[in-house]
Formats: sequence, C-alpha cells, structure tokens
Amino acid sequence: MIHLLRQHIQNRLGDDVEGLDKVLATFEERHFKRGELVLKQGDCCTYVYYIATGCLQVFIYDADINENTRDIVTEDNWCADLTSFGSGQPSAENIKAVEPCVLLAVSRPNFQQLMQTVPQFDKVYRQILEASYANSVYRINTFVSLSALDRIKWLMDYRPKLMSRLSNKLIASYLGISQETFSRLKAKI
Amino acid sequence: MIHLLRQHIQNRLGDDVEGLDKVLATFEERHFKRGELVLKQGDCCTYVYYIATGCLQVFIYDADINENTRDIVTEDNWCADLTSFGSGQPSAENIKAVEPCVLLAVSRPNFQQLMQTVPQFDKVYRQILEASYANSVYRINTFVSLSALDRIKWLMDYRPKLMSRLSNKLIASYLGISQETFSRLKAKI
DNA sequence: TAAAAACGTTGACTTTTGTCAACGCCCTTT
DNA sequence: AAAGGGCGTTGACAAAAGTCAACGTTTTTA
Repeated sequence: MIHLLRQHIQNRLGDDVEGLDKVLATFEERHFKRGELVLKQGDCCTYVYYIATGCLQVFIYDADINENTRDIVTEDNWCADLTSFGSGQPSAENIKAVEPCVLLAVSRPNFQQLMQTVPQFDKVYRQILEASYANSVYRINTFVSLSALDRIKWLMDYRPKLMSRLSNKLIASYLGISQETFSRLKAKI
Repeated sequence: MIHLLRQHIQNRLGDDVEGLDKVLATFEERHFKRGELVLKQGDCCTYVYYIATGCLQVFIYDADINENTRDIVTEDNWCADLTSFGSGQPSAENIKAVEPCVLLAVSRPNFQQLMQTVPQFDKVYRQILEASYANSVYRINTFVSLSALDRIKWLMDYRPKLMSRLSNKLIASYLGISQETFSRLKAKI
C-alpha cells in the first residue's frame, strides 16, 4: 500500500522529492477491522496515520456516553489527534475504523527525526496541518451559521460521497443532531 | 509596539533567534478603530496580523445578515483568514476590530520571502497553525457534544476573561445561540 | 448635552430539536 | 435457519432554542 502514500506525496511536492524513499521506509502498515479502535481517549496519540484505504471516525464521548463526532476522514487523507501527538499529552479523543482500514503509520520519534532530516517532510506536515485547519474552519462556520437542515444540505454539497457511504447514525453525529432528527429532516429535502 | 512581537517570538523560540531583526522589520504597524473592518469578505486576505493590543472578531454573514462568529482573538495572538491567505482566493470571512486595535501586519509577499530566507520564521508559522488548529478542534468538540448551557459554562472555564470583556451579543454569536437565549441561560447559572 | 442608536432583559408564542417507545428490516453470528 | 443486535423510520410528547415585541438602560454620535 506504500505506493499510495508515494503518489500522495508526489502529487503535492512533485515527482522528484528528495529523501522520499527514506520517508516511505519509516511508515508501518497497520490493518484495522471494522469497529476497531485506533486510538482510545486517555492514551497518547503516538502515531500519525495516512489512510491508504477505509474511513476513520474521530469522536469524543459526552456525559451520556454518546459518540460525538469531531471528524470523519477517508482514504488518501491524514488522521491523528495532532494536539496529543504534538504535546505528548493524553488524548481527549477516540479514533475508530468505521470500515476495514489499511493505515500507514509514523511513530512520534520517527516523525520527529524525519522533520529534522528531511526538509521535504516538513512541507508535507505543513500541508497536513493546513488542510486539517481549513477543514475545521469550514466546519465551525457550519455550526455557527447553519440550521440542522442547512447543515445536511451543506454536507450533500461539500462531501456528497459520505452520505451514501456511511450510516445515518454516524452522519447525524457528525452533523451534531440526533439520528431521528436527521431521518426526519432528510425526508423533507 | 514591535517589542511585543519580539517578546512573543522569543518566548517561543528562545532569546537568540537568528534573523529576528529582519523579521521584525518586515511588519507594519496598523491601527484600527472600534468597529472597523480589517478584512471584508470577497477581498483576498493579504496580511497576517499579530494583535499587539485589542480584540478581533472573525465572522461570516448568513442569509439573514446575522454575524456568525467563527472566532474571537485577543492580544498576543495571530489572526487572519489563513485559507484565503494561503491560496490567494477571496475570503469568505470578515474580520472586525471589536475594540481599538494595534496590529502588526505582514503582507503575503513579505511573508513568503521570510518563509524562504529565515528558517526560524517557518517555525513561527507552524506554531501559529498548530495553535489555530488546536483551538478549532476544541471548538468543534463543544458544538458536537455540548448543549448551549454547557457551552456557556465551557466558555467561562476556558476563556473566562472574554465573558466580562465582550458584549453579550458577541458572546452569544460566538456560542452559536441567540442573544435572548444567552441572556436567559446565563441567569440560570 | 440632547437625540439616536444599540444593548440587555423579559414575556408570549412558535419552531426546532431531542427523547422515548415501537416496529420492521437487514445483517451478523452461531 | 434461527436468534439477536443494531439500524432506520415514525409517532407522541417534552425540552430547548428562536422570534417578535416591548421596555429601560447604556453608549454613541451629532
């Protein structure tokens, strides 16, 4: 699966990336079953994952033990609790494979070494950060400015494939509404 | 006001920052009155601002011309629409001085030159990104997991000074609720 | 300083959303 | 194949939040 990561990086930095082989050699391939936890809250997030295939849910539990979904990330994207990963503090978040997943993982020590020794990897990291941040900004704006119905319409426009790919329960959680409300509002469109 | 930025950088990178004077010389000091727009949606965000003093509101308008607040940023922090700044595309967001502000601004060309010529500036930018992102993640989690009442309590804990410093109208908008609901819920605590 | 505008609160009412329960369906899993 | 569990939908009701209006207060601004 490493060729997918190679392509991902080359798409962003060009075909001639110095140190690319060194970078790729540092990643470990890890497989997760549907429903399996990749990261459990309280544990430190010691890996950053490139999703070769599959789909991850990033979520926190509220007082009633509901899963509240901060993000849903699909193949050819990166996933981690970057806050925990960067600080070394325990994670407040959980990451779960909602489909069978093949992930390519870099550990924290390896990541830091790559950052220091491969300048191009530094660029990759910045792009991960920028993309994650841009995504978050979008998402916050939907929460402060849109009704539940409009958030559904927004998701249909912005990430249409998610609608057919994931369970309604998960999408409702991603939109910050109950499963029942999602079911009812969806029927109105 | 440039000494505030100097201190900000030294606090993060140490007292001996190579190229610091070059960096500081690149910033322009700009003053904004209370209520003045720093960035208007549709315009490109051509500056990144370090807030020396004051407070900025980042917001978008919805269909009813309400101001929906994505973020509130106070002195000794950075503010911009990084998505627009990075891509050069028109901004979807507005930035307004909600208090009289002194901002230190770097233009896009100067920013890019610093990134290429001063390695330490690169680190500063990454820290801005990481901090902005961490802040966004927190904020999303409050929206997907907390009720309006709990978001108010969260704000009291997480950013207590904002509560006394800003108008209720603005805080309500930041929390994604109406001014009236905020007034009523606040009375319950 | 006086007028105007914006703000904060409260009441009455509407709309939106959540909760609990029931039911059929699909999908595992044994 | 049968049992069990989870999912998606719907109904009935409750709770939460929004809207509109009014009013006194504070803040701007002319």
